[in-house]
Amino acid sequence: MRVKEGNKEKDILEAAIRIFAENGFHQSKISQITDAANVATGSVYLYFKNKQEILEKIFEILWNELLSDFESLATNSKLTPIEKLDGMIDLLFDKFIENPSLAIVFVNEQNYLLQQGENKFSDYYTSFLDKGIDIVKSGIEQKTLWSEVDLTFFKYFILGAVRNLLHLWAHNPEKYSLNKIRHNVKYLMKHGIVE
Amino acid sequence: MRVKEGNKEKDILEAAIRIFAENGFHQSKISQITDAANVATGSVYLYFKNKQEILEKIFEILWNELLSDFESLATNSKLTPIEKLDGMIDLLFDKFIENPSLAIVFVNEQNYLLQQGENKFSDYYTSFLDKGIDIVKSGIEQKTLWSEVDLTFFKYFILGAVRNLLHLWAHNPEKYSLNKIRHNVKYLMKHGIVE
DNA sequence: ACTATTATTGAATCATTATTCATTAATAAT
DNA sequence: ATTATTAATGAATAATGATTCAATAATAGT
Repeated sequence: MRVKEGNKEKDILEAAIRIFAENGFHQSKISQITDAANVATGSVYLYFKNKQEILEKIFEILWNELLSDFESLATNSKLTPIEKLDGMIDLLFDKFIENPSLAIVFVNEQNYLLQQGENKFSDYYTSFLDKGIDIVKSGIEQKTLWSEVDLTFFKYFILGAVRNLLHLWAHNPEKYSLNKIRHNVKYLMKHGIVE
Repeated sequence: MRVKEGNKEKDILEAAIRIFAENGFHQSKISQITDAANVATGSVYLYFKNKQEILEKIFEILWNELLSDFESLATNSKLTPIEKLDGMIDLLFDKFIENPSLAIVFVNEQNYLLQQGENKFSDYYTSFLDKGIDIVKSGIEQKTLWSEVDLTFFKYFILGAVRNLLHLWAHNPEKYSLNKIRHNVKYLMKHGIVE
């Protein structure tokens, strides 16, 4: 019997990330992806039910990696809450540093996927945010962290900020140093603009 | 000769904001908009060149209003830089408080429009961000504001944070109080989570 | 060598929707 | 009343692009 030529599923996923990042999911044509991946049009449908499923697979892989990384960070008892929060920022940035296109897709299509009712994705999202909140709560309990702010708003605040800076960087990774951005995010998260 | 029945252009724009907010621009059908606006399909094309132009018009009106409001705030010499920064947050939130759908469209489609090369929109965006930065700079000069952070990163940080919280609120305006959100944003912008 | 089995192809099909335009409606002007 | 002019309609068209599937290719097993 015939054997698989290579890893076409992987080729398609990697091509799709680049094409989605460049054009946005809805403007991207299957033909662009298959051209970039060097496969025939039909091959996409051997590995994916449809175009949407390509996007979903990209997010599923990404979220699983992120959540497993966060899990080990959150349960590491050697770290203070502040170190854990900084560590969350680091993990997020590290995940994208080798792949700016993936950052763009993540930032741009996240809301669309959440809207699609596929509640797998809201579960990922919620679980991710809650891990962060648990860290802050434990910091508040042991008085290494405290704040006037509502934690629900804090989590959306910081996530939005990070997403926007990821987006800035990903469109111009040469121009901005992700390490500088990361440093600034950590500072602003802790001290704001006044002090 | 025949006279216009009402303001169909306005009807279409208002319907489009709702439909775009609900489904996203690319998933929205012209027929959904015309149904919601109570006009015939063809009428859209009397007032707009195509679907994209509806979206552009929505943003053009919004940006013009925002920028003119910001202009008068920024040039008001009675206010301290910190009051001006708070005022920018207020203006942004006030613009959307009567129209959550508009907030959703603003947050979700902004990146798409910027990507479209229509550089009218990057001009609006840049001008808006620069006004904020000028305020911070003047605060730093007169020592009422200071900071360790790079202002370029600060502006994207805070804008991203605000956008994400607007989005949260707009999807559930009953559940979250925009005034509380506003208060928290101002606090976090100034003091962060540690103090 | 031949056969069976699975992989891959890409032109043809199908579905969806944005856009057009011939038709009809309404009013102002005469 | 009649005509001229502009507004509005919505069925028909056209374009796009996702998806299918009959044909072909490649290899393993015999």
